[in-house]
Amino acid sequence: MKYDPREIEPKWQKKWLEERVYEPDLDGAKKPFFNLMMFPYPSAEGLHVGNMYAFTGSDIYGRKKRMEGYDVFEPIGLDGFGIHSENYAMKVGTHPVDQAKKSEAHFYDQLQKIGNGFAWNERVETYKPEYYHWTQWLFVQMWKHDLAYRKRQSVNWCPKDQTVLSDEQVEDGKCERCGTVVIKKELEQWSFRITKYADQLLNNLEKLDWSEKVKIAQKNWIGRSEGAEIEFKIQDSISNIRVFTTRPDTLFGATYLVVSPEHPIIENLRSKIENWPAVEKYITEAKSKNNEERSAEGREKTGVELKEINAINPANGEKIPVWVADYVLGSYGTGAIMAVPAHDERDFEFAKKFHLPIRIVFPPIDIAEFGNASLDEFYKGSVFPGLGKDSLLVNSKKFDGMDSETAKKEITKFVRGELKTQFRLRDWIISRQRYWGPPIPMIFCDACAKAEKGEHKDMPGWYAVDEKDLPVLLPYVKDFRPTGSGVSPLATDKEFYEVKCPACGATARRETDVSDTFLDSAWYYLRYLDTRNEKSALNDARVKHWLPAALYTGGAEHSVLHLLYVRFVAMALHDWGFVDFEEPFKKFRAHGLIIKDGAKMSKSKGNVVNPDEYIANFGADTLRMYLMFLAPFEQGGDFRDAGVLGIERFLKRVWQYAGNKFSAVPAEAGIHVSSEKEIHSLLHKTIKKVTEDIEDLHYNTAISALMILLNGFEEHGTTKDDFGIFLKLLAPFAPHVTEEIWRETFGHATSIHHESWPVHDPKWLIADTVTIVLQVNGKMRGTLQMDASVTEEDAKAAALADENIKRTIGSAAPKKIIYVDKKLVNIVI
RNA sequence: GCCCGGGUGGCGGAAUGGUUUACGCAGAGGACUUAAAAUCCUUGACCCGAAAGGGUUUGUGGGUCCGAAUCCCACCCCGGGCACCA
Repeated sequence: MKYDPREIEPKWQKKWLEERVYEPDLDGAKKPFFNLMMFPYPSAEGLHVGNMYAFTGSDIYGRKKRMEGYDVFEPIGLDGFGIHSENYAMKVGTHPVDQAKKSEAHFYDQLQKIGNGFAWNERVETYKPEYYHWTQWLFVQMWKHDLAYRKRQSVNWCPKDQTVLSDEQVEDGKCERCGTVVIKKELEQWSFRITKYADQLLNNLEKLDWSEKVKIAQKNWIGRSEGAEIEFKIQDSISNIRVFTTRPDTLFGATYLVVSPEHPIIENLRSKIENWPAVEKYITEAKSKNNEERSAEGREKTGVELKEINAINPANGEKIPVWVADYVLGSYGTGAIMAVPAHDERDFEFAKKFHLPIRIVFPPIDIAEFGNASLDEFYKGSVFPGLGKDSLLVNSKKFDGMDSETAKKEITKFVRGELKTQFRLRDWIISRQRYWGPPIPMIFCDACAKAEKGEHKDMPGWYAVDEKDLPVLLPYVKDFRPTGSGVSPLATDKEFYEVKCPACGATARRETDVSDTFLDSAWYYLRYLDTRNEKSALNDARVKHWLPAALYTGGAEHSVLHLLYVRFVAMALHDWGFVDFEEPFKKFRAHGLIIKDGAKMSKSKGNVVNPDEYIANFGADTLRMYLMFLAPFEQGGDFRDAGVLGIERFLKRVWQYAGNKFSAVPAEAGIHVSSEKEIHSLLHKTIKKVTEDIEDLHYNTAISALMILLNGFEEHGTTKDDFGIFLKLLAPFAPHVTEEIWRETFGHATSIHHESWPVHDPKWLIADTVTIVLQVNGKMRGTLQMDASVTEEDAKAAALADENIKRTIGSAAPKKIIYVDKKLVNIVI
């Protein structure tokens, strides 16, 4: 019989569903193992081979855990809300509501075919009211706990997608989705106070077993800096300017201040600024500049002095000028800095351009390199003095001679500054001016606003939709295209937005923006545990039982998007008492990227691989194994058609071997084994290797070990029992063909995927003989087979007696002989 | 610029202080076949050599060590992340 995956794969997929092979008992599971993978956006033409790569890698791990006796829960769903899906619907000219149905059917059909052990009964689709009901509930909780707020602010706006974006969705000044250059807009938006958790998000990282690069990316994104806030008085004014600095020890070197164009002090001092028109012109221009324009200028420093405004350096009472420049960001720290041009490269550049004084307070140790130049000449040069390592303070009065660390504390204390920690992380802007998302469940009443009434004193007029009135259904709006006017298409549907004020009964208005897709995916894993629950977002008992998830797998591109948001939401839920963990995923592993012809797959390059045709031609088992054999799972690899053949041959050989050797022979007869010791030793080595490699996600080497074992079987023969062990080891990789052989050829009644995982017997790993490597001066000159009980003396003697060694050494007397137990003899002459 | 990965045969990769190139792909030779495909067997870094064997080789240069792809220093190249964050 021929190996025909087209026949056996659908057969077992159907049977697994009927027999509920992959449905754990969510309430009674004894050893729960939540094997979670990032669910796909069903936005494009279909499942991508990159998705399949990710899912297969996760599934193999889950299948092994199942065989090790865990109750593995491996759910799947669709992250179907959001701009991805909406843009796709626009492109193909379908309404997102209708497109969602099509995409859903197509995706689930494809996902069915890849042969993962999904718990198909517990699916989640983020665009269904029974799901987004609870996304809205989550928003209401954020509001109730003062983590959601509405504020007018400068935001990132994508002119193509016509919506606001969060900071995390802007990459290199461009929209993360479409690559359009993002511009700044002043808009009133809903945000979540993720910054409240900045410390916790950072500190918890240490305890997490996550891919290191993801942890580093999050750490950089959160961007914690220790420093101090120091107040500078303005001469002849009651105003002052607070600056944030990480180097308060260089305060005596501060020769001017710089404020950002957004800084309120500029407006406050307007009447005193002698050159106001020039200043006004500068700040207007600076505010309108987008990132691209800024980088096009090559970051050449620009700025204008606030003439007639002087600040007083609190350390030495010096009068120093104040400038406005856009190299200081309004959104970070206090929006103002003290400039220490001798020791900060940006300040140095600026000072040189505008001829501002430069004063060294930490002399470079290697000042000798610059000859005997006076400090004056030294800093007139183009070489930035930098910060002399371990150098001691000068020009700092009573602090002269102090080291940096001590001076930070002492000088801060001296000027009554405040030690402070700053974060780069900013709040998560959650509202989107698009159609395809969960409506934000808030109502605004104008009458209440005027009367200063509402649920939150800082946001009069705003009320959350009562929880019993959720979900706020997304209406079917015919023209769902973004309006571009800063409001969502929902704002055109009067029936939707016109409501009665929950407090005073006056005519009020619903919020018409929808929430960011990343909110949908920030809690989906919780919903998997009770997808049909109509009473509550989560099932407490199951949450306790199954979470935090044992393993989460997904792409590293979500390092600072999804993976940060999902942690934040878990921390909030924890603080509100809904879950008992702060971190939702104990272990996270980022898989590599599948590329094609050395380039990322993309439609524009025309190098996207669709898994369907490969599954149709070779079968899912072959494609699964091929993808896993390419390279280590965490590395990714280049997809090349030719390589698929190697795996196809391997599986055919497995099929042939099983059929030829075992189908006709009675079970108890076994078959002839020509070299029992050798083949058993190989078998148990393989069990050990495959077990360890799967644990490390080194699927490529596990597969290679299985190939070596099959080669051994073909050469030496094996027994039916031992071949059964091989099948079990292969089962996570090729679930269909192993099931077919296990049940049809071998006649077992139950699934191989519920068999127990093989355990190696150490007695077979003890070798009778060892190979001793012979070296002369570290160069290999031969090998010797010796009994495993060989002693150092025997090995050395045998080495010296070796013909080749004798010839190499000649008449020279060995100076030294290195012996590594049962491994190597190195003769030094 | 800063922070992470990485650089090994014709190719994907294996080896993290002790036999470089496991496993697979492609190649070459052979068997089977009227023929082809499929399958199987042999071979397989490079140079010298008939062979035994010797020499060279893990991006480049240096170092540590009896011994380095592996550890250390400097540099080059590729991929990814951050980027005027004070």
